[in-house]
Amino acid sequence: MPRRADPERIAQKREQIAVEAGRLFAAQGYDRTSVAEVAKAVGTSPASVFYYFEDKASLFRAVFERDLPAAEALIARHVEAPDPVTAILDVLDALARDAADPSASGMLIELLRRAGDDPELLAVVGRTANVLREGLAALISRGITEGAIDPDLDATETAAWLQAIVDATYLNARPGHSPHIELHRTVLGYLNPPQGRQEEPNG
Amino acid sequence: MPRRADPERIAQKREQIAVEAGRLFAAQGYDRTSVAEVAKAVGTSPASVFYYFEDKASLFRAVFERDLPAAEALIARHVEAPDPVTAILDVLDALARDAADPSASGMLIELLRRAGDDPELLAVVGRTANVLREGLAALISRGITEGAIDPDLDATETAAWLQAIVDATYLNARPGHSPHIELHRTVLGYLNPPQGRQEEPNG
DNA sequence: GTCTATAACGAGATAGAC
DNA sequence: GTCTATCTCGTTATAGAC
Repeated sequence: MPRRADPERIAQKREQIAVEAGRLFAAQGYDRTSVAEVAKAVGTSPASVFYYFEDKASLFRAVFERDLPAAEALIARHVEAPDPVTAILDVLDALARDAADPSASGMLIELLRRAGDDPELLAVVGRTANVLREGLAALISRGITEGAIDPDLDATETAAWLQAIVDATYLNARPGHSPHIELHRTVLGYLNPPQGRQEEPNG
Repeated sequence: MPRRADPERIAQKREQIAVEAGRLFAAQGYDRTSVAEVAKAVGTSPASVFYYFEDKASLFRAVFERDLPAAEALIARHVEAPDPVTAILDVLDALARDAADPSASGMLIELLRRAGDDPELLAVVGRTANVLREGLAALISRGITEGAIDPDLDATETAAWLQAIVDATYLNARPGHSPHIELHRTVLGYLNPPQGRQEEPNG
């Protein structure tokens, strides 16, 4: 016996549809997943899905709206850490954690693809990306101050580049292969002050 | 006055259609680009396009079939270079050259997306990627032998990772931003023997 | 070899009963 | 709130004239 207009129940159903849609979008892609399939997976009709979501695009966006609080929590957990370089590695590890999962890889690809067509989606993921970039940039700045990171690096540019490298680990995902070792070596090699890589500036 | 059954003319027309299709696929994506649009762009009819290509998927593949000879030539140009590390950087620079072009970035995404659905496409790009990976691995091996690259690295794994880094430059593409500086610093920091990054193995 | 015309199909979205 | 039924549109691909 469904209570009438129960807002909690509505939110629950929305969530359920979004989760099921996310699964299908990741596995098959956006265009190749019909709203009818999503409805079937959740045990309802297409019309019902359109009751909870304005259109198919907003259904896709819902999957990524869940990422923002997670990103904020991740940064909050590490921004005050004693060693900034270790904190950067921990954040990147967390971001790359799902890289081995092929469906996560598929979802990133769909995201990159749809972001060009849907400005609202771009705004949603842009907010999440900004939180991560600013958090990483703060850690990088602190690492520079403490002498652990090359002062010639621009904190924000470097943060963006590290994010791109994490994304690349998703695109290069192979089952049973964890990107952590390569990721750590890459990041440390990039951030380190240029000892050994170049000669002393003024002999 | 079209000559009848002129094979050169056929190849030319195929090429023309493939080029126009590549432009549209990169800008709009595979699913959102209809064969009718491609036909219009090339000044002909959908039926004519289907005369030159078996189906839409083979039209997409044609765009990437052109990459294999280019990859082979690129590797051949650098595999005998005197300094392997410089040669690696030159190859990666060439691969990242198009990263600033946003349509090239879009095409990479469409490729990743379609490769999961089209085994023949996967084979086509797999051949190109293998040529590049093996060429890079050969240069890495030589760099290890000559002491310029950390001997703890596996040549083939490292080559694959460098390819992923190149992909990252595409993901980080912004107008007016050249990826070369980040790319060089990343690659050199990764390949270098571990001087300065870690302590002596046995004090 | 290239066209016009259209077949065959499935998509997103809506109407209106209940 | 959720359903059945359907509308409308665009897609790939083909048939057949020329």
